[in-house]
Amino acid sequence: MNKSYTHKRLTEVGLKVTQPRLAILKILVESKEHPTVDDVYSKIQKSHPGISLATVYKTLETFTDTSLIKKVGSRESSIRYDARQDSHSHLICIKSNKMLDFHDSELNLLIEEYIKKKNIDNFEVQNIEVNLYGELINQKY
Amino acid sequence: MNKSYTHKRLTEVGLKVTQPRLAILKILVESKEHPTVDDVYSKIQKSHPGISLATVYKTLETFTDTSLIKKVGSRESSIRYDARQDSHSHLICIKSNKMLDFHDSELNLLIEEYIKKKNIDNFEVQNIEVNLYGELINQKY
DNA sequence: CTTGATGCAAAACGTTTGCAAGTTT
DNA sequence: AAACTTGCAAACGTTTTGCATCAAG
Repeated sequence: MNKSYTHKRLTEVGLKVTQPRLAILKILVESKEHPTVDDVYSKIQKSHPGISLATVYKTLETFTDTSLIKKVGSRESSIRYDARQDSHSHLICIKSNKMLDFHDSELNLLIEEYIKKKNIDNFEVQNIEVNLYGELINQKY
Repeated sequence: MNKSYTHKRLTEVGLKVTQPRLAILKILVESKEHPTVDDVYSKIQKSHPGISLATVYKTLETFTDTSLIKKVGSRESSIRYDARQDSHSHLICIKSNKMLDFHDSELNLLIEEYIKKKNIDNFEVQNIEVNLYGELINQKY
């Protein structure tokens, strides 16, 4: 039997495999931007019109609790999610509010090593997030 | 006449100097954490009970527009504000949700130079934000 | 006096919750 | 069959808005 990646991930973390969960996780895994709850809900409506907004909220919460996804920091009022497991930075366009991944292992290492060297008092760093705010050039909004 | 720092800052950016603005800006300038709207409102109530929540919202918006303060990225749903002008990082405690400044010019330089060297295509970096998520040690919650 | 800021209450928006019905294991 | 997930609608918390009143330049 041909199990999808999303199916595997759900069983791995001990969650029941349901249509809503498969669909929502698929969107997150495939997304290069960092969808808000509403982004996910809108996309879901096209392929799975039955799934409710409450389910999207609950599912994203469950996924975060089981570390399938992470919440990412944002200057807007709505939370954004990310299914990538490796640490990486973000390019955030202050004009369009788009948030793109910026994978650069050299930068990650640079910061990680620096932080390790510093050995900050009273704080145990678990996760580093670098956000580069600025403007996307040659974009149509 | 003895003009306060907050008074000066307001006139510098061309805003009328009012009691609510002076009080709100003072709180932001003196705060080491990164208050949410509600944090600011609660503090204001003690010294200036008349000021309304709507005024706090409007004032923080105005301050952001005039660059007196900045919004900072956060994984929670409420936005946080910061009056510091120099670039700096944040230590964010995932247990208590506290967000503390982490001033380290060496780290800022390190990242700034790296980014400059990289010359990212299609993106003009204006502002760098480093968030270190982890746990405050020896804290009572 | 003119312009802009404030307070109030209502509206809009985003998120959470309880529970009955439906699915997965 | 037991345990968990979903959808609905209501509740909740946060942010925005319009307008009449008030304060600053």
